[in-house]
Amino acid sequence: MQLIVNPSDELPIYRQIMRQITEAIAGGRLKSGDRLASHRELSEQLVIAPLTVKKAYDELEALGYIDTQRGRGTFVSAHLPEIDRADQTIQLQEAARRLLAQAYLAGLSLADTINLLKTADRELTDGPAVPQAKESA
Amino acid sequence: MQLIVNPSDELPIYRQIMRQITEAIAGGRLKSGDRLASHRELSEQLVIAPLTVKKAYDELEALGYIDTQRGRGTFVSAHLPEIDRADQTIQLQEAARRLLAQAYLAGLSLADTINLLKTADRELTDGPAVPQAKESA
Amino acid sequence: MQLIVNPSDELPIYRQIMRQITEAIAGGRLKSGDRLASHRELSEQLVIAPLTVKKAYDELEALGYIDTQRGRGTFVSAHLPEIDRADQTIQLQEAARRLLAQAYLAGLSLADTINLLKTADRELTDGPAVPQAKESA
Amino acid sequence: MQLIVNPSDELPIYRQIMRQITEAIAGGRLKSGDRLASHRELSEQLVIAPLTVKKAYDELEALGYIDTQRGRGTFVSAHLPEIDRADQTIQLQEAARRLLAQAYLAGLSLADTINLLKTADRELTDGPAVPQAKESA
DNA sequence: GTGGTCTAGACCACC
DNA sequence: GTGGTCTAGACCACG
Repeated sequence: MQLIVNPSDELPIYRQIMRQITEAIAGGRLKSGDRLASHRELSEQLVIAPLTVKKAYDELEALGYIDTQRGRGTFVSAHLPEIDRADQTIQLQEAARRLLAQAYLAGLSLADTINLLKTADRELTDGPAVPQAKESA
Repeated sequence: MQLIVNPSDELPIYRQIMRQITEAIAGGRLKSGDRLASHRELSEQLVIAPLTVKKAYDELEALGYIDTQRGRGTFVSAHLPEIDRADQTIQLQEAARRLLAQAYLAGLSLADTINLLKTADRELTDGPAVPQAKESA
Repeated sequence: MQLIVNPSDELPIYRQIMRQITEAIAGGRLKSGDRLASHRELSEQLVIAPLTVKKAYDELEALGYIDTQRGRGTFVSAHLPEIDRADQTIQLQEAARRLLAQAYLAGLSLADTINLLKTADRELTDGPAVPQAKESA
Repeated sequence: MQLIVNPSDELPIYRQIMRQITEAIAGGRLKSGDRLASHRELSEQLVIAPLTVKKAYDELEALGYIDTQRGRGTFVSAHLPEIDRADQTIQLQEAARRLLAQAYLAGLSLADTINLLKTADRELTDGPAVPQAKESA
């Protein structure tokens, strides 16, 4: 599992890490029980402070995505969280609206945007083609 | 043009304003040449500091969405920015991937997510049904 | 003498007018005794408030470039001002430095920039080829 | 990197800061990757409000000259902006025309003005001899 | 420590 | 009235 981090990105580094891990879970590239790299390993790999990685893991654990077992390591949670549907749906609906607004400003149509989603579906399961880029404004 | 702002939202207030204005442009509710409320006026309406509105306007101007004329007011730009297509497409593709990842984590399918987009299309042109909510990570 | 004004320009409108008139004098297209358009005429031509034109004329008169004769009109001054050399030279030296800095940032060389000046020399006497554009930042 | 600011100058303080930094980049005294003083630090040095410095930095970032990294500092951009050549050339050509018009009004010749540029070239790489002066109209 | 945001209030220039 | 600038001080999030 290769992560990439961009310190100039508007999104905090620990959130970039969280996002990549949750996306990997969503895409099925990480499964319940899979072991994650330790803080130390990951922080060396990404050339960032170990505390930053720890914060990402802590938050992911609080959200129920991963479990830390002292002395053994960190693993993708056996029972992934079932998020409150009502709340989640509102958030997703808004995220969809934002995506579409961006697309319209760029001159794309609804159909174009749907195609983006279909491409995204392939990317998610294979891992991103293009590593990581700037958070859109 | 009715804006709504939520100070406890994770997204900064000036960004909430920016987003609502760009979405209004994307949805066709604001057109080139339309006059925006002055930053003082809007700040009273929203019960926030004038500088906060001004910051939103400044950034929108830097991005090319609006034009300000000293002593006269602020207007939707006559020539809306044509952003670099290549760069734009990458950003949109990533935004699509993030949306889909969120949706999958919530248990939705690709088809469900496409339906979200279709609903968003209606919202964009009419104005958002639900005012404003938290920025999802 | 055709003037052009851009309300979106950072430079105030009255200053845009002042600049174009002084440039015309510098280039020899306006000579001592030449008659300028009246406030009224010019404000109609440019579609701006008469007060704005008046302010430009007032300032030019205060600087000694033009003379207003009540009931007769406004004329290019018979004795154009001789500006304080010492002060003027410092200002020019700085203006030159700013021009060169801009040019360097754009990738031009000193020689390129000198060529710009030579072209400008021709433009000044003939009137600008390209009407008027944004004040550079 | 020593900056100097003049609050009574017609040019806003934040612009004076912007100009000095871009000129330092143009003259090669600041290079990609160099770290700038934090806006707090600089504001103490210059005895102005931190927000004023921040505004200068924000604008420079929007223009692509510098990058900020939360918690780490502000750096000269690794990829300095390559501005649209066509547009840039028009702006430079106008700036040259304005400089020359000023020079002519002061009684200088084309040759004199070219010499000003040559002097400016030396100043730019060494840092300005004369600190800062009034924006000429 | 860094940058990011927000406030309340001031003064100026322009139209 | 409009936008443009600046201040002094506050609180937060990040690394």
